[in-house]
Amino acid sequence: MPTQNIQIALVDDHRLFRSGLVSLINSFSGYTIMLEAANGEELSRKLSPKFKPDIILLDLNMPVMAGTQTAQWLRANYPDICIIILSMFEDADKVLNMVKLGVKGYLLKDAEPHEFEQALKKVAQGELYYPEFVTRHLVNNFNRGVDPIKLNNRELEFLKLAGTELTYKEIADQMCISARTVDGYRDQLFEKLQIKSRVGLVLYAIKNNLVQL
Amino acid sequence: MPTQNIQIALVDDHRLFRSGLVSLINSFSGYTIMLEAANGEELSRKLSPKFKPDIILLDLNMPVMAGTQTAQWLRANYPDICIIILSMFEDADKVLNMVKLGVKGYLLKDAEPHEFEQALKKVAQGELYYPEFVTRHLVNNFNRGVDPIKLNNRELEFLKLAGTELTYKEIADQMCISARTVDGYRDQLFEKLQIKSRVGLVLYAIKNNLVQL
DNA sequence: TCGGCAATGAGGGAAAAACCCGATTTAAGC
DNA sequence: GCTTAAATCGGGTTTTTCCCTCATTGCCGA
Repeated sequence: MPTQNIQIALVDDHRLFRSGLVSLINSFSGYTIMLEAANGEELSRKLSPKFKPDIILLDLNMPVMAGTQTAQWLRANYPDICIIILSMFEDADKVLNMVKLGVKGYLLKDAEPHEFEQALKKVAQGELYYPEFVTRHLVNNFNRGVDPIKLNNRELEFLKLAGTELTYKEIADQMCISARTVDGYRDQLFEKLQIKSRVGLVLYAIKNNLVQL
Repeated sequence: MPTQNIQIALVDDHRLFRSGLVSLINSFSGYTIMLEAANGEELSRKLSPKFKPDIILLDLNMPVMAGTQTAQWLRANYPDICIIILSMFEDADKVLNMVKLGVKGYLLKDAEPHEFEQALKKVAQGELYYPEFVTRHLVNNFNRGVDPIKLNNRELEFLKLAGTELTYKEIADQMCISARTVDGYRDQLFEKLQIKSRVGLVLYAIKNNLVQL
């Protein structure tokens, strides 16, 4: 990683937010925005081994190819790029999963610009930037082995439909399976996600951008 | 409204987004950011007849005092301030309500910076800036009298709780009323909001920032 | 080949949600 | 005083959701 003229890529689905951040970063010195993308899919198309940034600023809450998925893809394909997460919420699961994945920084979208600059600087120097809430979640979960929640395609498909006003019967028809099987998926997710009602499914689906508001 | 050095206030709950937008606006010429606020409540505290901007950029999706409410308050107390809405989604109801309220512009957060600059310019010149989707919603609803959905405090209180995993019985206890009354609120909202299930309530509550994800 | 595991499906029953029928009280407006 | 509207509460019914136990199929790896 060079010590000046750090190359940065910006991945967020809101153009206005991206433009604002570009302006903000340009007001700092030593950084160049080399690439913008609205989602992970677009990012993956634009990246190549010969054209890649030092740091990627990655939004977690995106529709098409979500941030978590994008981060995993990046670790697998471009392990030398430093990732800084920009997220709306401090979701414990997401924080822990991203830290485990090796992201270098984690910022909330209501961070102060100075904190943002600090994060860029630290990460550019090869250090980590974890705010208080990240270390707090790390401490809280130090003992209990937190295995990341993995959902298969069928469960995701069900979850998307559970985030609508369809009844389980209607969901079953939609998925071309029996209502009993749908019951099974539901109970399975109740267990996995530690929730106990349809509302919990809806909230989870929304938090993970499985339903478009 | 002066033709140069337009005074702008920025209301959005994400500091990083605000900072970015400040940088972006500073890169234009003729504008000054005189005030930032994280929500309508903070804005109302900071404004005074002697200290008020020409234009307010207002986010609709805020926790504390939501954008719609803030916009109404502004029309009532500072009718001469021009409002430009910055929203995540093109929700037909919100668009129509805001237009009816007399906002001067309506932008999505994935607008291009050039579009954003155009909007500022037009509104500063005393004109309107309505993108295509706004006029489309206007046309679509030209005939049918769209009366804005008004919810009272009790309904809002109920709606917040309906956005959690509580059962209606538990919501009743929380609100210190009988389960029947809660049934009544529910059915009333089903009618008002044109939905037919608990899931619909949850989705509506989230869209209107009544529940914190 | 066998055992396990994932995806699928079934029966029955208790709880919650959704949909009817209503009612009383209270406060505001004319 | 009368009307209206809003907030509150009640009984009963049907549908949906939730919680058990269990069976079948097929595939994959030891």
